[in-house]
Amino acid sequence: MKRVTIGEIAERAGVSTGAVSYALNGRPGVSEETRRRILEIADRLGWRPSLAARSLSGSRAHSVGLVLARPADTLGVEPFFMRFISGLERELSGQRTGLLLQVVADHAAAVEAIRLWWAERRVDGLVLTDLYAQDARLPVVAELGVPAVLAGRPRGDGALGAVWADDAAAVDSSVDYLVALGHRRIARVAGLPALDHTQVRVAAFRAAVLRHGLGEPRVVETDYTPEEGARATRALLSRPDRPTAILYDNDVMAVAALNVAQEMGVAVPGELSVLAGDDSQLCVLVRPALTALSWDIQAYGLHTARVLLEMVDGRPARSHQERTPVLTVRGSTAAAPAG
Amino acid sequence: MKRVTIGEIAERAGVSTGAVSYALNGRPGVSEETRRRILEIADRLGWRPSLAARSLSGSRAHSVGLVLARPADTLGVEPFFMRFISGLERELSGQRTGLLLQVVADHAAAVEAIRLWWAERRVDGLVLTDLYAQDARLPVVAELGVPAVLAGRPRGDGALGAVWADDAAAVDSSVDYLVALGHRRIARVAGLPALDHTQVRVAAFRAAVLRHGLGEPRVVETDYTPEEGARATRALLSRPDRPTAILYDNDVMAVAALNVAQEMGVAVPGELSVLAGDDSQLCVLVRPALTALSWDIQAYGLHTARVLLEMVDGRPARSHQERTPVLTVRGSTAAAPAG
DNA sequence: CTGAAAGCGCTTACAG
DNA sequence: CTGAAAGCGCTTACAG
Repeated sequence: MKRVTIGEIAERAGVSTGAVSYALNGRPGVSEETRRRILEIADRLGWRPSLAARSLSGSRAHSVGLVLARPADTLGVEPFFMRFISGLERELSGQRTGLLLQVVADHAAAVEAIRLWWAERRVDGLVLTDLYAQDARLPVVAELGVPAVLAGRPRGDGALGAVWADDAAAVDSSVDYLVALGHRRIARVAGLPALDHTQVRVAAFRAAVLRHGLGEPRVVETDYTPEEGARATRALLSRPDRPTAILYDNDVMAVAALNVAQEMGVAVPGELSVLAGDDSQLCVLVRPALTALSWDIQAYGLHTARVLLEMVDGRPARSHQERTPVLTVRGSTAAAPAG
Repeated sequence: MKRVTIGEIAERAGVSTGAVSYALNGRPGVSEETRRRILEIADRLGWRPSLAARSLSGSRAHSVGLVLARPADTLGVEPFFMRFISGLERELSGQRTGLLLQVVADHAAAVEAIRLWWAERRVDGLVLTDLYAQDARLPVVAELGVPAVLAGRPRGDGALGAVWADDAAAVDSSVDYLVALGHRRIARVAGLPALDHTQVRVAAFRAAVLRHGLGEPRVVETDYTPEEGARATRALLSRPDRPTAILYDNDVMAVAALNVAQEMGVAVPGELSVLAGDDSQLCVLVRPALTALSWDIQAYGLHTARVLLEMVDGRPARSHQERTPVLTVRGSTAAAPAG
């Protein structure tokens, strides 16, 4: 189980280890012929660089980190993350970069994990998800100077990369669609109010409702769990002027809403139209299937990794906008009930 | 942004770097007093070991790897993995060990990832999930000598750790429960036939059906997706002697079955009892809520990590058995219909 | 108990 | 184009 080292390759090739290093890394400093010879020997011996040695001298960890700050239970049932992660990895593994994952309960723990990773130089950069409007991780990332990319809207002075979609436009199109179907009492069950994108979407919702002259916008805030989604739905449906359509900030709450409506004897979509937040497999798993905002979460992850790797490489931070989510209409939405 | 090194600490403490290393690692070789002085200086300077340097000399990567060999879509909607991962990390982060994650499409790609990780010494060990009865990863792991723990039944010569639950007993108890409710036509919608635990459960199911004298056991195999779960359900319910109860190998298929039953006008649980495989949040998200086999997946992950870390530490591989999954009865099961 | 030194496996100026 | 050497930041025998 002895490792093959460049020393061994150098010996066999009759050159110095420096030459081997140059050859292996495709840098100038060796003739084409010796390069070819060295590569062949390395290949024959099954040589692989020692990550540790490489990191120590090259000062690069060849890994990036993703800290997920959520309780395990809400993570599990939320299909977003696995799709996002596999998008990240599509890009990372092509670049021989590892993905270090940590799941923690809150941002305080996330900050600690970030500090430790960076102090140990375990990662070259970070992916930040679930951004808060006031986010404790951002000042820390700035202080440390870690390359990082936001899975969310651009922020600050442009030192951080950002990959995002136009949530406001997506919400707009949802409201437009419902209004076109004749709905005038439209409510929104929002996600965690601390999240930046929750705020963006709520603001867009309010603006759209006012623009259409639908009266005072009704928004209920939740923590994204099915329990709160159900409670919010129950509250909305209990009022005499109950909404004829509700927009949910994720899929899990929309599914929960379906049950509440059924229990309360409110027909979907006959008396109530339901719109889900992301278009995960959950939406087609239930009846009626859920109309939802669709977007390519794998691509989202892939682009996020790409922007991060560029930064790690020393190129400037970019902001990349994904295609705006588009409504996929299914059975949970229909024309507003008469009257 | 200069790193604090043990050289700096040694200088300030007036000792050699060797002494600093001993002190920092809690090994003998320094007096209590100098140790305390060194620790204090390290703390004041905010010293953190360089992972790369440590790995290079200590020959340990301080990371373990998890390769998930599944298409991204089926991963996303399957709540198992995130819960398992957060269990792993509960243990790993306590031991300052990173979790490297890779998502690939099949076992061939998984084997490649494993070889590369090990050749680069990026990981100290591996967690293997979704074990096939014939698993291409096992001979490779044996060949390389990578410490690895199976999230599944023990195998081979005991060189690998294993953490598992008694699936057969769990299936037994499910069948017993249904028989006690008067069911005599019970079918099973199984997961991927190549998976070891699928085979175990199917065998247990057949045995239980025969033991109760319920005739020829009916089993339909699937790939775990909601689509195949729906198709299997449709096939089973289309027969004149349709089952009055069906056991599903995961939650997603059980949810899909609910829709099929509804579309076919088969009442759940009045005419059909539905049992789900794992007890994830999905089960309480639908109506009727799903009776399911409950077990603590986070604990499963935690124990898996623990066994692996022991092996990385040089201790012998262990096999650890989780508590047997227990049936959580909800609205989707009831007494068999009369007649 | 302590110090000086070699070594882990690479990368990278620096001379030839 | 090529070689010899220093250095990355630790750990660990090996002498004193």
